[in-house]
Amino acid sequence: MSFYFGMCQDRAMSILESVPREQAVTCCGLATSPVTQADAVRLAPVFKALGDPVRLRMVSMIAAQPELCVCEITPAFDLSSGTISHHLKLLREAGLVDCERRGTFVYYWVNPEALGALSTLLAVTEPA
Amino acid sequence: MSFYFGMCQDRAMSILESVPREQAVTCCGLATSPVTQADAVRLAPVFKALGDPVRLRMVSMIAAQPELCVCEITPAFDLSSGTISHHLKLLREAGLVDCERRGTFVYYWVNPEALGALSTLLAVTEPA
DNA sequence: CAGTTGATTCGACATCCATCGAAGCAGGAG
DNA sequence: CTCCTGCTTCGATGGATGTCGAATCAACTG
Repeated sequence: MSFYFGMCQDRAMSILESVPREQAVTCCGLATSPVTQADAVRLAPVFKALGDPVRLRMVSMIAAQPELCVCEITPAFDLSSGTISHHLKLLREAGLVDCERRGTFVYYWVNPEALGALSTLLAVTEPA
Repeated sequence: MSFYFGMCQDRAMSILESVPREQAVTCCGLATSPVTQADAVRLAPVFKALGDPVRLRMVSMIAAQPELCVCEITPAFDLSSGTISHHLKLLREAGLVDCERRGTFVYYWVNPEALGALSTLLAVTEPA
């Protein structure tokens, strides 16, 4: 049995994309529509994915380019390639990035909708 | 020796506030100005603070009100008061909320600048 | 003063997480 | 086919994290 098939296929119903729009969580800001228990459970892992210095830089690097090869990401960090892969996987599972293999190389790009949704969520419109 | 003095006093040079503006990290978006190693180390803990369902809901609850007493936050969660305090402390240390004791009660409110900075950081303007 | 209530801190514990090194897979090149 | 390289996955490990319950502190009340 292959353990290898799930790589770029797990676009993983991107936690964010799976949030029903009528819940307003992704379109109205933290303060105006309080995050429910269920939404918090969906959204927290996305923030957690950004909650590591390595992954935050990765997202930033990838976001600055239309797409970026793993072979260009790896040398920017003093980490083993296994660890790099691990972080990229977490970012994928969070729905923040997506990837595609082309020949020997694997290219990553950001999911703008995911970042945008978080941005909107945090854009507080002060109450009272 | 008192271990108790640092409660609301550690407004903690709010990681975000300590980011020099000329670095442009907090005002121009992830993609347009890649996050440096140092910035990532400062910013990641803030995202990490939001990376827990309990804390995410807490921030949301607090953000929805001008201010909120701990005694109103606690019953919303099925957690001991010690755990509630722990989470609130992390949010304080991340610079996301601030608090003040008034008599017996302690009131929390969000730091809009911190949330706004994160929001701006994630507001991607697509490259290329 | 002693007693009560709200909130934080401490100590302990189970779980999770970042990391490495090694092993395995995918796709070319010879 | 056999190598070789890029990337991922696995297994193990030290350190961080969420949780509770108990102890402590702060402030008010009687």
